[in-house]
Formats: sequence, C-alpha cells, structure tokens
Amino acid sequence: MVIRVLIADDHSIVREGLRMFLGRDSEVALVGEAANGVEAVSRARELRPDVVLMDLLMPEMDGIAATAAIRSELPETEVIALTSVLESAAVIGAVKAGAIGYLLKDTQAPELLKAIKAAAAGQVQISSQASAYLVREVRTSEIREPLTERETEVLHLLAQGRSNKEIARDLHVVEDTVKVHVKHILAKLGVQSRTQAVLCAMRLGLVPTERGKGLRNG
Amino acid sequence: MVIRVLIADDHSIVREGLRMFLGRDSEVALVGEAANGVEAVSRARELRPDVVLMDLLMPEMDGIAATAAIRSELPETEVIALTSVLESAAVIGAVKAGAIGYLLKDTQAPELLKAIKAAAAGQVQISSQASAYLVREVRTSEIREPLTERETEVLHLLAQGRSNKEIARDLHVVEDTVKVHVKHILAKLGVQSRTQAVLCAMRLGLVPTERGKGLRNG
DNA sequence: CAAAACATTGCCCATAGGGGTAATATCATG
DNA sequence: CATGATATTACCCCTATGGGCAATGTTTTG
Repeated sequence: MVIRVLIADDHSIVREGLRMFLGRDSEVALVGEAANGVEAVSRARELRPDVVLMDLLMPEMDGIAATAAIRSELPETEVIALTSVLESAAVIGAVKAGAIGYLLKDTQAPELLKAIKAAAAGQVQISSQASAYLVREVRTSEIREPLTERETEVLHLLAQGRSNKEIARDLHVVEDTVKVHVKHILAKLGVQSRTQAVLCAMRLGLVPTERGKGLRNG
Repeated sequence: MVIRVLIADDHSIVREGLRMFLGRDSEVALVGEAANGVEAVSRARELRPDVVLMDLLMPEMDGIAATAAIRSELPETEVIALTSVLESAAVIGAVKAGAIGYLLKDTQAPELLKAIKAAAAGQVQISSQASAYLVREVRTSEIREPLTERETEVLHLLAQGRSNKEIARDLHVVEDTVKVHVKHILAKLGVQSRTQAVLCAMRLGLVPTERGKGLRNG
C-alpha cells in the first residue's frame, strides 16, 4: 500500500525539492500540496493523506496551528514537522500540536523517506537534536512553575520594553501591583532582571517574537 | 552563452528544488553546489560561476560573509541572496556584502530564472519587499548614528541580560564607564531603557539572536 | 601637525527596579 | 464550607539605572 503524502510549505522551491525526494520511492505517493496553513487543513480534509509534511513558518496559519487542526479532525493523518529552524519553542509546540515527527530541512532523501514510512506506521521519528529539546522541556517543566494569566499579561508588556509605570497604566492598576507581578515572574523564570526575563521568555517561546512590531519609539 | 550557476544552501531539499528549477531553462547551467559558506567560497574560486544563489543562513560561514568573500575575490561573479526570511538586517547585510539580488525562497521558477539572467547581466533584481527595507535603511541611516566598536560590544552583553556591574567585570573597566556606554547606546537607538535597547537591537539585527545559548542561569 | 572621534574615569542626582513582608478580596476547587 | 490560588494594595529599603557635566589620554583622520 502506498503512503499518501501531502506537502505543506510556502516555498515553491522546497515543494519542488520534496517532490523529487518523494518521487524516488515507489512506496510513497505525493497526493497534494499546500502553500499555507489554511490550505493545508482544507487539503488534508479533502485528500485524507496518511502523512503531512508540514512547514512551521507559513503565512495565513502557521504550521503548528495547522497541525493541531488536522490532528484533531483527522486522527488517522500523521504530521511530520519539516522546518529549517531547530528551535525549542517550535519543537515543543509541534509535538504538543500532535506532530509525530520533527525533521530539519537539511535531512537527506533516504532519512526523510524512512521518517515518512515510520510516521505512516504511527511510529515517532524525531531528529536527535529535536529530541534533546524535548528532554530539556520535560526536565524543566516541573521546575518551571507556570505563570498566572496576569503574570503572562505583564510578561508580554515587559517584552515590549514597557516600564512598570507604563504597564500599570495599561492594566489600570497601581505601579506597586505591577512590581509584585514582575517580582513573581522573575522568581518563576529564575532570572534577576526584567531584561533577562524578556530574553528568557523569548527563548522559551512564552512571548511572540514580533519582529517589526516595534517599540514605543524604535 | 549559458549562464553558469553555483548553488549554496545547506538544505539538500532546497538544492534539489533549485536543481529542478534551473533544469527547466537551457540558458542556465548548474555547475556546482555547496552546503555552507566556506564551501561556497572555495567552489566559487574553482568554478568561477557567473551567478551564485546564496542562502544566508548556513553553518561554518554564513551567506553574507561568503558573499563578501566571493565578491571581493571574484568581481565577475554575481551573487543573489536566496533566503526564506525577509529581514531588514539580512537584506541590508547582503546588499552591503555585494549581493546584486535578494529573493525569497517562495519565488516561482520563472521569476527566479529571470533574476538569474538579470544578475548575469549585472542588473539588479531585488524583490519589491526587500527593496522596501533598503528604502527604510537609506532613509534612517542618517538618523541612526552608528555605534562605536566598544558600544557594540556593550550592546552584545546587554543582549545577554548582563547588568552594568557584570559588563564592567567582563570588559575589565569600571562600572561608570559601562554606564556611559549604555547611556550612549540608549541615545543612539532612541530608547529609554536597556530592555528596549535589547529589543531594538534584536529587531535591527545589531545583535545575534542566539537562540539556545541561554542566560547566566536560564 | 591639528582636529575629531573615541574610550575611559569621575561625580552628582533623581528615578526605576527589585527583595521582603503582609493584608484583603475574589474565585475555583476539594 | 474551607482551603488554596490569584489579584490587588501597601509599606520599607537598598541597589541598579540613566541623565547631565567634565576631564584626560589615545587613536584616527583630515
């Protein structure tokens, strides 16, 4: 039985490369392509592929959201995250969204085909580098106390370079309150300053990296 | 006369895709491939291609450095930056390094081939989105005073969440000196706090984003 | 050589930031 | 209902941070 594969990647060059890679193996058949997350979900719905090769960075809807949507709707369809960045937040996010595999785009054809076959059989096939992040995540998830809703809100504002006073104004509370939240955030993240908190948060993917959004007056 | 093209990209999938794209046109011939910057430079030296399609994010030596090296050594060889990220710092860096083109990886085959032919003829072919960054750069380059070497050094440490005291220790100077540097950095970047400076610097690409390197005790 | 830019140090001062402690109201959950 | 988590406010205290001003030696540049 051939394994039916759907490709979701916004780069036509990558899709072309994958097409060639997949063409080398008779057990695998490319049944469709998508150029963004929304398209990936609707294509998956129509085609019901066995495996989706999902890029994570895509317009409209990112690959993690698309993965979550597909996995919840089509539990038979397995998703392999195929991305160029090896990033903690991306790995954790993809796995939490239901991806069974996480491969980098520098993967060679044989290894990719092996991963597709493994995924079709429901077997986890994850790059060793990516699994290192999983180990770290699991190891630190107990240590790292989760932030409360309010603290998360404050952290987002911290990550925009706001001062305590400004945050207080934004949240319609007194500055002292903000200072308490910041204090708790620092403690939970295990850092000593708001700058470190922001860096840590970005590293852990706790805040959107928001390139281009800008500061108050950058 | 066929245009001799060298591909430099660390992703085999991308190389495969480009190989297909280039194969569609008889005026273009793929003469070599490289998987990192160092390899790109040495291959360019041997093969003396007309055009190099250069990925920017590569191990060993990044595409910008490779572009600069190739352009200084082989002025006949034109470089087209071909990357998946549309980022101000990347565009500016590539252009400053001597790239004649900047294309995104979601470029379609016809457009890519057109760009290669233009580059071989010494004509600038840059994506309109990328040129927007150039416009902004030129417009703001007069406003934004460049950081001195020392200030850049301090900024790097700021971006690691270091305090003034720690930076002073690292640089073997007195804390007061660091404070002056920080002061100047804030003024030049037009921000009010070190946290904003870090965010601004990351946004402008003034500091390596260094995901995964970690803080003192993240 | 002279001028400009730069790195460095020093000092004063006001504010922002962060640690500790504690009390109160609310809300969810056992 | 009672307990615990959360949000909020309010202190105190100390350090970190950042702005302004000035001076000196060094390097770069015109």
